[in-house]
Amino acid sequence: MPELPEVETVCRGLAPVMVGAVFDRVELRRAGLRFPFPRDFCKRLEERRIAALSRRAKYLLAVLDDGQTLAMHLGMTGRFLIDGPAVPKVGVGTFEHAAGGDGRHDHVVFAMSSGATIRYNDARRFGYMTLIEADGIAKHPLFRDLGIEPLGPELTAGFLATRAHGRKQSLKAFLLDQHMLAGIGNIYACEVLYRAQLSPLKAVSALAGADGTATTAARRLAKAIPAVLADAIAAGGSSLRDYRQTDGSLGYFQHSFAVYGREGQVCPRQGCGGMVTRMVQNGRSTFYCPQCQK
DNA sequence: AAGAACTCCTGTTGGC
DNA sequence: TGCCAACAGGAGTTCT
Repeated sequence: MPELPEVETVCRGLAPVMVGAVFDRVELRRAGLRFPFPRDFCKRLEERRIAALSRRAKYLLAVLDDGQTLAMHLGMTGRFLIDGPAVPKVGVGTFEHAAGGDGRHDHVVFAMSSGATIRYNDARRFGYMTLIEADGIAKHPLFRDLGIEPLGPELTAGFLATRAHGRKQSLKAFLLDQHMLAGIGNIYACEVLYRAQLSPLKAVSALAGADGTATTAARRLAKAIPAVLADAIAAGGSSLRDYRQTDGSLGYFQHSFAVYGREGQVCPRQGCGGMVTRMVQNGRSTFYCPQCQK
């Protein structure tokens, strides 16, 4: 489901038809998604030009020419479909006419001056969109308490050790806490722990020594997190079941998970010979190899 | 106050 | 073949 790498891929896919373009017309097909749309949502967007499109955690951020920011979250099943002529080829995938779907879950439609029509489709409606006034992001409730970017320079073994201090939760729960690191979801939490050869059940206290300094485990984790995410972005983002790239085509990473969704299969680590196991942690599936993840 | 449980939603899947 | 419960999980809210 869309986690940081998928959102990054969507961002790159939307940029060619959104950046520099004007919202000619915005249509809402329902009053809200997970949350109600802000008052005058369409009116505040129409005739505004998109100055920049970026990603923060799992959010897409479109900065408008009047300083407002359109923040979009894909939730579980959110996706953007691009219709229209002259959609350029960008990055991975071929951006073709996306006539897919019966339109039943198309909740928001952007008609752009670039000639593209962008539909936001979200069957489960866990996604949301909101408008934030100029310079309002830092203190906005959705962004105020977000953790650091896992691909940024702030992610170090020392950071992990510091944030682990005084906590009792498992490594899996720690990775999923958006107040620590922002952007990792259930799938990549599993993959990161596998790469780092750390058990999802291990307590976060293992990241810091008695003197509070980073341990070997913290260094392995700090290395595995950006490595796994960067690999996924390079592969064009993962796609499971209902997830599609912005062009409507499937992503490429869905078969390259080492442990996620591989219950009962042999651990892919050379010479391990263990079996991938599924368990439930905090109500979510965790896949790991008990043999090599300690 | 940390951390776990609950909740929203609907398409898909598996068991009988 | 059909029916239905279980499952998927991001993240805010509520509970312990």
